[in-house]
Amino acid sequence: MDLQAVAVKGTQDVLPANAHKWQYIEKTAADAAARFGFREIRTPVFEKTELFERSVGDTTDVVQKEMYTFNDKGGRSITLRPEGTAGAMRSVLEHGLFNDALPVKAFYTTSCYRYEKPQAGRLREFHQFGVECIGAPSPVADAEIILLGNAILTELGIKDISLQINSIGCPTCRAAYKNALKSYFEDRKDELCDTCKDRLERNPMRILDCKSPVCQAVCKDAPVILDYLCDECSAHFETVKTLLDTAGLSYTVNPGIVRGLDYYTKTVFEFISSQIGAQGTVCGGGRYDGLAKELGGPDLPSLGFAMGLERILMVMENQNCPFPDPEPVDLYIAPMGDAAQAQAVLLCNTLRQEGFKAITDLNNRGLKAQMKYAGKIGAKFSLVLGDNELNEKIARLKNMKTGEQREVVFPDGVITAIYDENIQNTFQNLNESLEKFNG
RNA sequence: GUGGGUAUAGCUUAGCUGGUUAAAGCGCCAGUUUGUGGCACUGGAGACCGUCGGUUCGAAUCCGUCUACCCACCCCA
Repeated sequence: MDLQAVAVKGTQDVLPANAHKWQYIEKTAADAAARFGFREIRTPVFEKTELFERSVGDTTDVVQKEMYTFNDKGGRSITLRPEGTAGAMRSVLEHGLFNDALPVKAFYTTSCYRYEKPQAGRLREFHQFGVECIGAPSPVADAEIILLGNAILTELGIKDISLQINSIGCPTCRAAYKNALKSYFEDRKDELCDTCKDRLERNPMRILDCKSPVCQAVCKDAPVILDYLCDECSAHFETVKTLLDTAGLSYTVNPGIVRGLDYYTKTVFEFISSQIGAQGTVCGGGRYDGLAKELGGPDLPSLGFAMGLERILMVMENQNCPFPDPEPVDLYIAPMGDAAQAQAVLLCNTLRQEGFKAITDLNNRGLKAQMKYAGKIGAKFSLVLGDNELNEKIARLKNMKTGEQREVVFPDGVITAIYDENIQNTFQNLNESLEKFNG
Protein backbone atom coordinates (compact mmCIF):
# COMPACT_ATOMS: atom_id res chain seq x y z
CA MET A 1 0.00 0.00 0.00
CA ASP A 2 1.18 3.47 -0.82
CA LEU A 3 -0.06 5.16 2.28
CA GLN A 4 1.97 7.89 3.87
CA ALA A 5 -0.01 7.32 6.98
CA VAL A 6 1.37 4.26 8.67
CA ALA A 7 1.84 3.86 12.38
CA VAL A 8 5.28 4.43 13.87
CA LYS A 9 7.36 1.34 14.63
CA GLY A 10 6.42 -0.22 17.91
CA THR A 11 3.02 1.47 18.15
CA GLN A 12 -0.38 -0.11 17.84
CA ASP A 13 -3.93 1.04 17.19
CA VAL A 14 -6.87 -0.06 19.23
CA LEU A 15 -9.60 -0.41 16.63
CA PRO A 16 -13.32 0.08 17.32
CA ALA A 17 -13.86 -3.67 17.19
CA ASN A 18 -11.50 -4.11 20.13
CA ALA A 19 -12.04 -0.97 22.19
CA HIS A 20 -14.57 -2.63 24.46
CA LYS A 21 -11.93 -5.09 25.61
CA TRP A 22 -9.68 -2.28 26.71
CA GLN A 23 -12.54 -0.51 28.43
CA TYR A 24 -13.39 -3.71 30.27
CA ILE A 25 -9.83 -4.27 31.48
CA GLU A 26 -9.40 -0.66 32.53
CA LYS A 27 -12.70 -0.56 34.37
CA THR A 28 -12.15 -3.87 36.12
CA ALA A 29 -8.77 -2.70 37.37
CA ALA A 30 -10.02 0.73 38.41
CA ASP A 31 -13.01 -0.71 40.25
CA ALA A 32 -10.85 -3.20 42.14
CA ALA A 33 -8.40 -0.46 43.09
CA ALA A 34 -11.28 1.72 44.27
CA ARG A 35 -12.43 -1.08 46.56
CA PHE A 36 -8.96 -1.04 48.10
CA GLY A 37 -9.29 2.69 48.68
CA PHE A 38 -7.33 4.02 45.71
CA ARG A 39 -8.36 7.08 43.72
CA GLU A 40 -7.27 8.01 40.24
CA ILE A 41 -4.38 10.35 39.55
CA ARG A 42 -3.56 11.77 36.12
CA THR A 43 -0.17 13.22 35.38
CA PRO A 44 1.44 14.55 32.18
CA VAL A 45 2.83 12.26 29.48
CA PHE A 46 6.12 14.11 29.64
CA GLU A 47 8.24 15.30 32.51
CA LYS A 48 11.65 16.85 33.00
CA THR A 49 14.25 14.30 32.01
CA GLU A 50 15.92 14.75 35.35
CA LEU A 51 12.93 13.29 37.17
CA PHE A 52 13.46 9.91 35.56
CA GLU A 53 17.21 10.03 35.90
CA ARG A 54 16.76 10.60 39.59
CA SER A 55 14.02 8.09 40.26
CA VAL A 56 14.46 5.25 37.80
CA GLY A 57 18.23 5.58 38.15
CA ASP A 58 20.76 6.92 35.69
CA THR A 59 22.63 3.63 35.40
CA THR A 60 19.58 1.63 34.38
CA ASP A 61 18.95 0.49 30.82
CA VAL A 62 15.66 2.36 30.83
CA VAL A 63 17.37 5.69 31.39
CA GLN A 64 20.56 5.00 29.51
CA LYS A 65 19.16 3.79 26.24
CA GLU A 66 15.39 3.57 26.17
CA MET A 67 13.98 7.00 26.88
CA TYR A 68 12.33 9.28 24.37
CA THR A 69 14.18 12.45 25.29
CA PHE A 70 14.20 15.74 23.42
CA ASN A 71 14.69 19.44 23.95
CA ASP A 72 11.59 21.58 23.71
CA LYS A 73 11.64 25.00 22.07
CA GLY A 74 12.62 26.57 25.35
CA GLY A 75 15.69 24.37 25.57
CA ARG A 76 14.33 22.19 28.36
CA SER A 77 15.20 18.52 28.32
CA ILE A 78 11.90 16.65 28.23
CA THR A 79 11.22 12.91 28.38
CA LEU A 80 8.14 10.91 27.54
CA ARG A 81 7.41 8.88 30.64
CA PRO A 82 8.94 5.41 30.51
CA GLU A 83 6.90 4.33 33.55
CA GLY A 84 4.26 5.74 35.83
CA THR A 85 5.69 5.84 39.34
CA ALA A 86 8.01 8.81 38.93
CA GLY A 87 5.29 11.14 37.71
CA ALA A 88 2.83 10.06 40.37
CA MET A 89 5.40 10.53 43.12
CA ARG A 90 6.41 13.90 41.74
CA SER A 91 2.81 15.04 41.73
CA VAL A 92 2.17 13.88 45.28
CA LEU A 93 5.27 15.67 46.51
CA GLU A 94 4.70 18.82 44.48
CA HIS A 95 1.17 19.27 45.77
CA GLY A 96 2.00 18.26 49.30
CA LEU A 97 -0.58 15.50 49.29
CA PHE A 98 1.42 13.80 52.03
CA ASN A 99 0.11 16.50 54.39
CA ASP A 100 -3.29 14.86 54.13
CA ALA A 101 -4.09 11.54 55.66
CA LEU A 102 -1.43 8.94 54.91
CA PRO A 103 -1.04 6.79 53.02
CA VAL A 104 -1.83 8.52 49.76
CA LYS A 105 -3.36 5.84 47.57
CA ALA A 106 -3.52 6.53 43.86
CA PHE A 107 -3.98 4.54 40.69
CA TYR A 108 -3.46 5.44 37.05
CA THR A 109 -3.99 4.16 33.53
CA THR A 110 -1.42 5.63 31.19
CA SER A 111 0.63 5.19 28.10
CA CYS A 112 4.39 4.76 28.54
CA TYR A 113 7.24 5.06 26.08
CA ARG A 114 10.43 3.10 25.78
CA TYR A 115 12.71 2.93 22.76
CA GLU A 116 13.24 -0.82 22.58
CA LYS A 117 13.19 -3.34 19.81
CA PRO A 118 9.58 -4.47 19.59
CA GLN A 119 8.67 -8.11 20.06
CA ALA A 120 5.83 -10.12 21.54
CA GLY A 121 4.54 -8.21 24.56
CA ARG A 122 6.94 -5.33 24.09
CA LEU A 123 6.02 -2.14 22.28
CA ARG A 124 7.49 1.33 22.16
CA GLU A 125 4.21 2.82 23.22
CA PHE A 126 2.53 0.60 25.75
CA HIS A 127 -0.04 1.00 28.47
CA GLN A 128 0.12 0.45 32.15
CA PHE A 129 -2.35 0.31 34.94
CA GLY A 130 -0.53 1.09 38.15
CA VAL A 131 -1.11 1.83 41.80
CA GLU A 132 1.00 3.79 44.25
CA CYS A 133 0.66 3.64 48.00
CA ILE A 134 2.72 6.45 49.43
CA GLY A 135 3.59 6.74 53.09
CA ALA A 136 2.96 3.20 54.27
CA PRO A 137 5.95 1.50 55.92
CA SER A 138 4.10 -1.54 57.26
CA PRO A 139 4.40 -4.96 55.60
CA VAL A 140 0.61 -5.03 55.66
CA ALA A 141 0.76 -2.55 52.79
CA ASP A 142 2.98 -4.94 50.83
CA ALA A 143 0.50 -7.74 51.29
CA GLU A 144 -2.45 -5.55 50.34
CA ILE A 145 -0.79 -4.35 47.17
CA ILE A 146 -0.03 -7.90 46.10
CA LEU A 147 -3.57 -8.93 46.98
CA LEU A 148 -4.90 -6.10 44.82
CA GLY A 149 -2.81 -7.21 41.86
CA ASN A 150 -4.08 -10.71 42.33
CA ALA A 151 -7.68 -9.53 42.65
CA ILE A 152 -7.52 -7.72 39.31
CA LEU A 153 -6.00 -10.68 37.48
CA THR A 154 -8.53 -13.02 39.03
CA GLU A 155 -11.50 -10.82 38.22
CA LEU A 156 -10.37 -10.66 34.62
CA GLY A 157 -10.57 -14.43 34.57
CA ILE A 158 -6.84 -14.93 34.05
CA LYS A 159 -5.51 -18.32 35.10
CA ASP A 160 -2.15 -20.02 35.47
CA ILE A 161 -0.28 -17.00 36.69
CA SER A 162 2.56 -17.56 39.08
CA LEU A 163 3.35 -15.06 41.80
CA GLN A 164 7.02 -14.76 42.58
CA ILE A 165 8.30 -12.64 45.41
CA ASN A 166 11.64 -11.66 46.82
CA SER A 167 13.23 -9.09 49.05
CA ILE A 168 16.19 -7.12 47.82
CA GLY A 169 16.68 -5.43 51.17
CA CYS A 170 17.44 -1.87 52.08
CA PRO A 171 20.50 -0.03 50.70
CA THR A 172 22.54 -1.15 53.69
CA CYS A 173 22.03 -4.89 53.53
CA ARG A 174 21.95 -4.90 49.75
CA ALA A 175 25.42 -3.36 49.64
CA ALA A 176 26.78 -6.15 51.80
CA TYR A 177 25.11 -8.72 49.63
CA LYS A 178 26.38 -7.19 46.40
CA ASN A 179 29.92 -7.42 47.70
CA ALA A 180 29.54 -11.06 48.63
CA LEU A 181 27.99 -11.80 45.28
CA LYS A 182 30.65 -9.98 43.38
CA SER A 183 33.49 -11.81 45.03
CA TYR A 184 31.72 -15.12 44.49
CA PHE A 185 31.35 -14.50 40.77
CA GLU A 186 34.75 -12.98 40.36
CA ASP A 187 36.27 -16.28 41.44
CA ARG A 188 34.28 -17.99 38.71
CA LYS A 189 34.41 -15.28 36.11
CA ASP A 190 35.74 -17.58 33.37
CA GLU A 191 32.68 -19.80 33.59
CA LEU A 192 30.20 -16.97 32.97
CA CYS A 193 28.73 -16.04 29.60
CA ASP A 194 29.85 -12.82 27.96
CA THR A 195 26.86 -10.71 28.94
CA CYS A 196 27.23 -11.85 32.51
CA LYS A 197 30.85 -10.78 32.57
CA ASP A 198 29.51 -7.31 31.84
CA ARG A 199 26.84 -7.64 34.47
CA LEU A 200 29.48 -8.44 37.03
CA GLU A 201 30.57 -4.82 36.87
CA ARG A 202 27.26 -3.11 36.28
CA ASN A 203 24.78 -5.09 38.30
CA PRO A 204 25.92 -8.48 39.64
CA MET A 205 22.41 -9.29 40.89
CA ARG A 206 21.24 -9.58 37.30
CA ILE A 207 23.47 -12.60 36.76
CA LEU A 208 21.06 -14.57 38.93
CA ASP A 209 18.43 -13.96 36.28
CA CYS A 210 20.52 -15.23 33.34
CA LYS A 211 18.92 -17.93 31.23
CA SER A 212 22.16 -19.45 30.03
CA PRO A 213 22.53 -22.97 31.50
CA VAL A 214 26.19 -22.34 32.15
CA CYS A 215 25.48 -19.32 34.29
CA GLN A 216 22.60 -21.02 36.03
CA ALA A 217 24.98 -23.75 37.12
CA VAL A 218 27.35 -21.16 38.51
CA CYS A 219 24.44 -19.42 40.28
CA LYS A 220 23.42 -22.60 42.05
CA ASP A 221 25.78 -22.09 44.94
CA ALA A 222 25.86 -18.32 44.83
CA PRO A 223 25.05 -16.41 48.00
CA VAL A 224 21.35 -15.71 48.45
CA ILE A 225 20.12 -12.21 49.26
CA LEU A 226 17.76 -13.52 51.88
CA ASP A 227 20.72 -14.63 53.97
CA TYR A 228 22.11 -11.12 53.96
CA LEU A 229 19.02 -9.16 54.94
CA CYS A 230 19.33 -7.02 58.02
CA ASP A 231 17.02 -7.81 60.93
CA GLU A 232 14.46 -5.23 59.96
CA CYS A 233 14.29 -6.23 56.30
CA SER A 234 14.17 -9.87 57.23
CA ALA A 235 11.32 -9.37 59.70
CA HIS A 236 9.49 -7.27 57.15
CA PHE A 237 9.73 -9.97 54.52
CA GLU A 238 8.63 -12.68 56.95
CA THR A 239 5.54 -10.71 57.85
CA VAL A 240 4.66 -10.17 54.19
CA LYS A 241 4.89 -13.92 53.59
CA THR A 242 2.81 -14.70 56.65
CA LEU A 243 0.13 -12.26 55.56
CA LEU A 244 0.01 -13.81 52.09
CA ASP A 245 -0.21 -17.26 53.63
CA THR A 246 -3.06 -16.13 55.83
CA ALA A 247 -4.84 -14.69 52.82
CA GLY A 248 -4.44 -18.03 51.08
CA LEU A 249 -2.47 -16.61 48.21
CA SER A 250 0.22 -18.97 47.02
CA TYR A 251 3.57 -17.71 45.84
CA THR A 252 7.12 -18.82 45.36
CA VAL A 253 10.11 -17.04 46.79
CA ASN A 254 12.46 -16.47 43.90
CA PRO A 255 15.81 -14.82 44.69
CA GLY A 256 16.14 -14.24 40.94
CA ILE A 257 13.43 -11.59 40.97
CA VAL A 258 15.59 -8.52 40.71
CA ARG A 259 13.93 -5.43 39.43
CA GLY A 260 15.64 -3.25 36.89
CA LEU A 261 14.69 0.10 38.32
CA ASP A 262 16.95 1.56 40.99
CA TYR A 263 14.26 2.78 43.33
CA TYR A 264 13.12 -0.64 44.52
CA THR A 265 13.84 -1.76 48.07
CA LYS A 266 12.73 -4.67 50.25
CA THR A 267 9.74 -6.49 48.78
CA VAL A 268 9.65 -7.03 45.02
CA PHE A 269 7.24 -9.25 43.13
CA GLU A 270 6.07 -10.28 39.70
CA PHE A 271 3.00 -12.01 38.37
CA ILE A 272 4.23 -14.11 35.48
CA SER A 273 2.46 -15.90 32.65
CA SER A 274 4.22 -18.54 30.62
CA GLN A 275 1.78 -18.28 27.75
CA ILE A 276 2.64 -15.11 25.89
CA GLY A 277 6.26 -15.60 24.95
CA ALA A 278 9.42 -14.35 26.53
CA GLN A 279 7.91 -11.18 27.99
CA GLY A 280 5.77 -12.96 30.52
CA THR A 281 5.70 -10.49 33.38
CA VAL A 282 2.15 -9.26 33.43
CA CYS A 283 2.40 -7.27 36.63
CA GLY A 284 5.47 -6.20 38.50
CA GLY A 285 6.14 -4.02 41.49
CA GLY A 286 7.52 -3.63 44.93
CA ARG A 287 8.54 -1.23 47.62
CA TYR A 288 10.48 1.96 47.00
CA ASP A 289 11.12 3.39 50.42
CA GLY A 290 13.80 5.84 49.38
CA LEU A 291 12.15 7.40 46.35
CA ALA A 292 10.28 10.29 47.98
CA LYS A 293 13.40 11.46 49.73
CA GLU A 294 15.49 11.01 46.62
CA LEU A 295 13.16 13.43 44.87
CA GLY A 296 13.57 15.99 47.62
CA GLY A 297 10.47 15.14 49.61
CA PRO A 298 10.05 13.88 53.16
CA ASP A 299 10.77 10.31 54.18
CA LEU A 300 7.78 8.42 52.80
CA PRO A 301 8.16 4.66 52.59
CA SER A 302 6.04 3.66 49.60
CA LEU A 303 5.21 0.88 47.22
CA GLY A 304 3.19 0.00 44.18
CA PHE A 305 2.93 -2.05 41.03
CA ALA A 306 2.29 -1.68 37.33
CA MET A 307 0.45 -3.99 34.98
CA GLY A 308 1.21 -4.16 31.27
CA LEU A 309 -2.18 -3.82 29.63
CA GLU A 310 -1.12 -5.20 26.24
CA ARG A 311 0.25 -8.27 27.98
CA ILE A 312 -2.86 -8.68 30.08
CA LEU A 313 -4.94 -8.56 26.92
CA MET A 314 -2.67 -11.10 25.22
CA VAL A 315 -3.02 -13.55 28.08
CA MET A 316 -6.77 -13.08 28.16
CA GLU A 317 -7.14 -13.70 24.45
CA ASN A 318 -4.80 -16.64 24.71
CA GLN A 319 -6.94 -18.15 27.45
CA ASN A 320 -10.24 -17.21 25.85
CA CYS A 321 -11.25 -15.18 28.85
CA PRO A 322 -14.79 -13.85 28.47
CA PHE A 323 -15.24 -10.20 27.57
CA PRO A 324 -18.62 -8.55 27.91
CA ASP A 325 -20.24 -8.11 24.51
CA PRO A 326 -20.06 -4.62 23.10
CA GLU A 327 -23.44 -2.90 23.26
CA PRO A 328 -25.10 -2.96 19.84
CA VAL A 329 -27.44 -0.23 18.60
CA ASP A 330 -31.03 -0.68 19.70
CA LEU A 331 -32.76 0.49 16.57
CA TYR A 332 -31.91 1.03 12.95
CA ILE A 333 -34.46 3.15 11.09
CA ALA A 334 -34.59 2.51 7.35
CA PRO A 335 -36.25 5.46 5.65
CA MET A 336 -37.49 5.39 2.09
CA GLY A 337 -37.76 8.75 0.42
CA ASP A 338 -36.87 12.25 1.47
CA ALA A 339 -39.83 12.85 3.74
CA ALA A 340 -39.21 9.64 5.60
CA GLN A 341 -35.54 10.36 5.94
CA ALA A 342 -36.21 13.69 7.62
CA GLN A 343 -38.58 11.95 10.00
CA ALA A 344 -36.07 9.19 10.66
CA VAL A 345 -33.46 11.70 11.73
CA LEU A 346 -35.89 13.36 14.10
CA LEU A 347 -37.09 10.05 15.47
CA CYS A 348 -33.53 8.95 16.07
CA ASN A 349 -32.68 12.13 17.89
CA THR A 350 -35.62 11.90 20.21
CA LEU A 351 -34.91 8.25 20.86
CA ARG A 352 -31.33 9.14 21.71
CA GLN A 353 -32.57 11.66 24.24
CA GLU A 354 -34.47 8.78 25.78
CA GLY A 355 -31.26 6.83 26.07
CA PHE A 356 -31.63 4.53 23.08
CA LYS A 357 -28.90 3.88 20.61
CA ALA A 358 -30.70 4.78 17.40
CA ILE A 359 -29.26 5.27 13.94
CA THR A 360 -30.49 5.72 10.42
CA ASP A 361 -29.28 5.71 6.83
CA LEU A 362 -26.61 8.23 5.92
CA ASN A 363 -25.78 6.93 2.45
CA ASN A 364 -29.09 7.07 0.56
CA ARG A 365 -29.12 3.34 0.13
CA GLY A 366 -31.93 1.11 -0.99
CA LEU A 367 -34.00 -0.79 1.51
CA LYS A 368 -32.25 -4.07 0.97
CA ALA A 369 -28.84 -2.56 1.46
CA GLN A 370 -30.07 -0.84 4.57
CA MET A 371 -31.38 -4.05 6.05
CA LYS A 372 -28.12 -5.71 5.25
CA TYR A 373 -26.28 -2.94 7.01
CA ALA A 374 -28.56 -3.14 10.04
CA GLY A 375 -27.91 -6.85 10.24
CA LYS A 376 -24.18 -6.46 9.85
CA ILE A 377 -23.75 -3.94 12.62
CA GLY A 378 -25.85 -6.12 14.91
CA ALA A 379 -28.77 -3.74 15.44
CA LYS A 380 -31.32 -5.26 17.80
CA PHE A 381 -34.33 -3.86 15.97
CA SER A 382 -35.12 -2.24 12.68
CA LEU A 383 -37.97 -0.06 11.58
CA VAL A 384 -38.88 0.71 7.99
CA LEU A 385 -40.24 4.19 7.47
CA GLY A 386 -41.88 4.82 4.09
CA ASP A 387 -44.91 6.57 2.68
CA ASN A 388 -47.26 3.95 4.08
CA GLU A 389 -45.96 4.35 7.60
CA LEU A 390 -46.05 8.11 7.38
CA ASN A 391 -49.64 8.04 6.19
CA GLU A 392 -51.01 5.33 8.41
CA LYS A 393 -48.97 6.12 11.51
CA ILE A 394 -48.18 2.45 11.82
CA ALA A 395 -44.80 0.91 11.41
CA ARG A 396 -43.47 -2.54 12.04
CA LEU A 397 -40.68 -3.03 14.49
CA LYS A 398 -38.56 -6.00 13.51
CA ASN A 399 -36.51 -8.09 15.89
CA MET A 400 -33.35 -8.69 13.90
CA LYS A 401 -32.44 -11.80 15.77
CA THR A 402 -35.73 -13.67 15.46
CA GLY A 403 -37.12 -11.94 12.39
CA GLU A 404 -40.38 -11.40 14.24
CA GLN A 405 -42.26 -8.22 13.41
CA ARG A 406 -44.69 -6.30 15.51
CA GLU A 407 -46.77 -3.24 14.75
CA VAL A 408 -45.98 -0.02 16.50
CA VAL A 409 -48.71 2.56 16.41
CA PHE A 410 -47.70 6.18 16.34
CA PRO A 411 -50.17 8.43 18.10
CA ASP A 412 -51.77 11.18 16.08
CA GLY A 413 -49.44 13.79 14.79
CA VAL A 414 -46.27 12.10 15.91
CA ILE A 415 -44.62 11.74 12.59
CA THR A 416 -45.45 15.19 11.36
CA ALA A 417 -45.26 17.01 14.66
CA ILE A 418 -42.25 15.37 16.17
CA TYR A 419 -41.80 18.04 18.79
CA ASP A 420 -45.29 17.57 20.11
CA GLU A 421 -45.44 16.28 23.65
CA ASN A 422 -47.38 13.31 22.34
CA ILE A 423 -44.00 12.00 21.31
CA GLN A 424 -43.57 10.68 24.81
CA ASN A 425 -46.33 8.19 24.16
CA THR A 426 -44.56 6.99 21.08
CA PHE A 427 -41.50 6.19 23.01
CA GLN A 428 -43.39 4.56 25.74
CA ASN A 429 -44.86 2.47 23.01
CA LEU A 430 -41.48 1.77 21.48
CA ASN A 431 -39.93 1.24 24.85
CA GLU A 432 -42.51 -1.34 25.80
CA SER A 433 -42.14 -3.06 22.51
CA LEU A 434 -38.40 -3.18 22.88
CA GLU A 435 -38.74 -4.59 26.34
CA LYS A 436 -41.29 -7.20 25.32
CA PHE A 437 -39.18 -8.14 22.37
CA ASN A 438 -35.99 -8.50 24.25
CA GLY A 439 -35.07 -12.07 24.95
C1' G B 1 22.24 -2.71 20.00
C1' U B 2 22.93 -8.46 18.35
C1' G B 3 20.86 -12.78 15.91
C1' G B 4 16.93 -15.75 13.08
C1' G B 5 12.29 -15.76 10.10
C1' U B 6 8.73 -13.24 6.93
C1' A B 7 6.86 -9.50 3.16
C1' U B 8 1.46 -11.18 -3.25
C1' A B 9 -6.03 -7.37 -3.14
C1' G B 10 -9.17 -4.86 3.21
C1' C B 11 -8.18 -10.22 5.48
C1' U B 12 -6.17 -15.42 4.81
C1' U B 13 -3.40 -17.43 1.14
C1' A B 14 -1.93 -20.05 -4.17
C1' G B 15 1.60 -18.92 -7.81
C1' C B 16 6.54 -25.67 -9.14
C1' U B 17 13.10 -25.25 -10.76
C1' G B 18 12.17 -16.92 -14.25
C1' G B 19 8.02 -16.74 -19.85
C1' U B 20 4.04 -12.31 -21.24
C1' U B 21 -4.05 -10.39 -19.27
C1' A B 22 -1.04 -12.42 -11.15
C1' A B 23 -5.25 -16.64 -8.95
C1' A B 24 -8.75 -18.26 -5.06
C1' G B 25 -11.70 -17.98 -0.60
C1' C B 26 -13.60 -14.44 2.78
C1' G B 27 -14.94 -9.30 2.98
C1' C B 28 -16.81 -4.91 0.16
C1' C B 29 -20.36 -2.76 -3.74
C1' A B 30 -24.45 -3.82 -7.00
C1' G B 31 -28.21 -6.90 -9.28
C1' U B 32 -31.67 -11.30 -9.35
C1' U B 33 -36.51 -8.96 -5.77
C1' U B 34 -38.98 0.41 -6.21
C1' G B 35 -41.07 -2.49 0.77
C1' U B 36 -37.39 -5.94 4.77
C1' G B 37 -30.83 -8.50 6.48
C1' G B 38 -28.82 -13.66 7.33
C1' C B 39 -29.24 -18.45 2.22
C1' A B 40 -28.38 -18.98 -3.13
C1' C B 41 -26.97 -17.30 -7.93
C1' U B 42 -24.82 -13.34 -11.26
C1' G B 43 -21.79 -9.27 -12.03
C1' G B 44 -18.33 -5.35 -10.31
C1' A B 45 -14.55 -2.60 -7.80
C1' G B 46 -10.00 -3.67 -5.49
C1' A B 47 -2.64 -5.61 -6.18
C1' C B 48 2.59 -0.73 -9.91
C1' C B 49 3.52 -8.77 -6.10
C1' G B 50 7.14 -4.02 0.75
C1' U B 51 11.61 -0.48 -1.20
C1' C B 52 15.66 0.67 -4.34
C1' G B 53 19.14 -1.50 -7.42
C1' G B 54 21.38 -5.82 -10.13
C1' U B 55 21.40 -10.48 -13.34
C1' U B 56 18.36 -11.68 -17.91
C1' C B 57 15.58 -11.05 -24.34
C1' G B 58 12.13 -11.52 -20.14
C1' A B 59 11.65 -11.16 -12.69
C1' A B 60 6.15 -11.88 -8.01
C1' U B 61 9.83 -15.90 -8.90
C1' C B 62 17.24 -15.45 -8.81
C1' C B 63 21.05 -11.90 -6.14
C1' G B 64 22.09 -7.53 -3.10
C1' U B 65 20.20 -3.00 -0.29
C1' C B 66 16.92 -0.62 2.73
C1' U B 67 12.32 -0.61 5.47
C1' A B 68 8.49 -2.86 8.18
C1' C B 69 6.46 -6.94 10.79
C1' C B 70 7.23 -11.55 13.71
C1' C B 71 10.47 -14.31 17.17
C1' A B 72 14.65 -14.66 20.52
C1' C B 73 18.83 -12.19 23.21
C1' C B 74 19.12 -7.80 26.17
C1' C B 75 15.69 -5.20 29.25
C1' C B 76 11.03 -4.78 31.48
C1' A B 77 5.12 -4.03 32.18
